[in-house]
Amino acid sequence: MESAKHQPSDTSGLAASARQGEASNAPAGKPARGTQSLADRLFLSLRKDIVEGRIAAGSKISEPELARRFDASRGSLREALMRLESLSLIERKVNVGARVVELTERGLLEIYDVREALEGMACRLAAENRSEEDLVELRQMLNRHEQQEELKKGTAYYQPEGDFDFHFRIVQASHNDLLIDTLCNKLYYRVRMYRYQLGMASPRAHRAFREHSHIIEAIEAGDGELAEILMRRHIRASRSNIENKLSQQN
Amino acid sequence: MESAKHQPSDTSGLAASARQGEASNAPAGKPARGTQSLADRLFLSLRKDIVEGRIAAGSKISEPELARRFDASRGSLREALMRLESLSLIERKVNVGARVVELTERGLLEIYDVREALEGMACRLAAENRSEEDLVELRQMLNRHEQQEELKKGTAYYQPEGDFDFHFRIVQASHNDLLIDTLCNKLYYRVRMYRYQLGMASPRAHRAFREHSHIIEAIEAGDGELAEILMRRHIRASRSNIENKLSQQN
DNA sequence: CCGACCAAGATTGTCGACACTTTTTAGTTT
DNA sequence: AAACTAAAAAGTGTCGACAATCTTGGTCGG
Repeated sequence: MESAKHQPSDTSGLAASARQGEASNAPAGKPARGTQSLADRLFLSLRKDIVEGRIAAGSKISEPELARRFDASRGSLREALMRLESLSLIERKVNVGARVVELTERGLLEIYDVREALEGMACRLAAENRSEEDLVELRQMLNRHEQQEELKKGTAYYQPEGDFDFHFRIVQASHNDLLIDTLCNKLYYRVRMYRYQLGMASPRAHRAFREHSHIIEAIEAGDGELAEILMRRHIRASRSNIENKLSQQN
Repeated sequence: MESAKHQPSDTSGLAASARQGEASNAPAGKPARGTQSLADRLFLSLRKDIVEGRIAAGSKISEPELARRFDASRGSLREALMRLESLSLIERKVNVGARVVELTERGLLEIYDVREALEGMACRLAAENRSEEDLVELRQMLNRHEQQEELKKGTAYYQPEGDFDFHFRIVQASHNDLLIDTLCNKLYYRVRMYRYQLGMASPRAHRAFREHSHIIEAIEAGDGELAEILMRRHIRASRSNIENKLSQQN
């Protein structure tokens, strides 16, 4: 609930290796550096690896192995694993161990239903509570996306990241910290995991852009009811799109 | 996401003390008993203490002290604390420590908005996906509550627990595991904390009961749209009620 | 008298070691 | 050869100790 302000594409200032700076030879006890614990860095690094598929979905996680790999103690690693569990990125069983979650069609569709509910509400609240600054940022973002669309007309369009920006900003504008935390700090990591690994570059190109545009207009007009309806429809359309795609594959 | 079936009033089979069975003298290493780790039991016990106010909201939590009190190592206690953090029942800062969250008016109202969104969706899904068993259980519950209402006519009615039953069952009937987990295993503990400590015995007596009744009828009829609307209205009414009550106090 | 600096105490983060469980492997029996 | 049993290997849960950090109370200077 704390980090309400938070940029879309990974605030964390850590790159590949979790152990920032000089990597090795830690005699024993060399804790927190820069107001960030070792467990924090392990968590961020592992989260990235899981979301982007470098640690395969469904694979087992060995504590001793990972601890060696990161040159950390099992204790710190364990703390990171527990945080991953609270994001539902891994599952742990007592005395058995941890596994990365599986990606299932059902799981994906369930996420869409939850997003429809929460982001619909976020959109309504954004229309009611948005600050002047929110309005400026939303409009700027839309212009930026429009330019990108002009440029890459016909191609994959709008990287998934563009879509992420959009949803992220609107949720921020709701000014409901619980909602922001639930979506941006919890659910979206799983959403990204599905996007990365099932590689869903939405072919809904400028249709999605037009929908985004209308939603922001409703927010600007302060029409919460309309904003919610449009957002829910937008997400449901995306869900239908995926649903068709999946049923074709099988 | 696992324990989808789960009874309202605390499934956990542990009573006051976290250390079940013989309490003391653990030489070193006497782990898991009954497929439940020590950290698990500490977590459940502390969660209860926080929700019911035996550990005051806003108070600081000392790891060494609690560890002594429960006769456990700091490591196991730490694991329990991290789980509490993921429920947003405590907040931790690096190198500073943990505090029980504060109960604020704003926080309570934020929860209502999220519940309106999620439970509205749960209700819609329940109407669409409910099994025969769900229908039987929902109807039985309603009858049980009606009897209780007849009995205690005029008094506080319907303990908050009755209301909890209701919302719990409907969420279960949605058959969306993510939704069930988010509400029943995460959000509801904070809701209970507010109820216990701000002592909100809803004076909305049989009005609430009638609303519950209509919602279940919509679910029985398979009318998802109506079910969602009624649930959202029900929660919003409850929110308004609290809002008035709070503004009167100040 | 108030604010800044400093030292002692308490608290948190991290680590390595040990106990108990689960899984794997080797051996024996039917 | 397949299946059951038993031992060993690997893995997880728990603990106590140590190092770094934060907090508290006191002291000094303005």
